[in-house]
Amino acid sequence: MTLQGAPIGEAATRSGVKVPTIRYYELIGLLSAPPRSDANRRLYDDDDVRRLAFIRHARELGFEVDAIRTLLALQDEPGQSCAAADAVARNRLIDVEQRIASLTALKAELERMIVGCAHGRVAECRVIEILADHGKCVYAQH
Amino acid sequence: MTLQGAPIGEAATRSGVKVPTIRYYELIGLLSAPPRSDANRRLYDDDDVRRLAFIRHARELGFEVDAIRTLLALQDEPGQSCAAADAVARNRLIDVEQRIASLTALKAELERMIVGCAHGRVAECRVIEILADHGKCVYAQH
DNA sequence: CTTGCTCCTCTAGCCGCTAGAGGATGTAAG
DNA sequence: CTTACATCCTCTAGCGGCTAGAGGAGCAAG
Repeated sequence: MTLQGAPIGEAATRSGVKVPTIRYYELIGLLSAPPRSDANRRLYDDDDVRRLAFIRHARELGFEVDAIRTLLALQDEPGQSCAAADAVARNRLIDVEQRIASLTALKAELERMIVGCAHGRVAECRVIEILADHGKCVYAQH
Repeated sequence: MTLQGAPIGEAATRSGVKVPTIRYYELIGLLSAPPRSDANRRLYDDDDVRRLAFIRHARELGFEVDAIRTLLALQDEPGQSCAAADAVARNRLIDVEQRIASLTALKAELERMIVGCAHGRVAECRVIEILADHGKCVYAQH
């Protein structure tokens, strides 16, 4: 019997993770090294592809590689309590909420800058002026 | 007459930019190299400190170093039209708005995951399940 | 047999810093 | 005057999460 599995390019298109990124994930130990063909090519099975898609989805949702490591380890032990997965997701939610809050303050500041700009000379430009003097900011979170 | 100016540490505390970061800004040409004392130490004048504070504020507002380069160049020509500064700020605003939109979608997705989690076993964990299958996402922006 | 694609490994680069080694200088107290 | 300690200098390497490119081997089709 011959070894079977998809080559890395197919694993890439099926999972949506780029080829060099797959190799990178193997390098950092996020994905275990797959078997190789006799010509030394990586061979991925369906489970590998699923894992890659899982990783990609988690990355899209902004989870860090370390968090994904935890989630993947959990996924491999279906009998365990999912409290840990829950905690990871909750931490991510808190992070996202904080980012939204600070970006919203930023947005207001930028709008104020732009609206205040009379499109004249740099000397009286509101954008430059506010950047030069934090005291002119309304939202001090930054 | 002796050369005058503040040493880098004082420039750092006054501008709020850390010492190694100031040197880094000089390295990448964001801040021009200041004169040196006879013992080869950098000497910063008030204008340098103002420039550093400007840079810091712009970074806090999320402007990239290249955008700041543009803004600094503009600031040096007060007679010019401020249309360019306006454009830089508008681009930044668009970017911030896009980030807020995608983070808001993410937040909804994470909340849905967490609420759906019955705190049981990993096998029926909603968090893991959604991560494993993008099709279960409501918000497809990611 | 040749063309052109995929695959391999390895190294270096991206951004915006941050950390640390190893050494010279400055300042203040004993 | 010495000793201690802070501050400064340069240089190199590292962070996260990839991405790009060199240089070479293999594979499938015409």
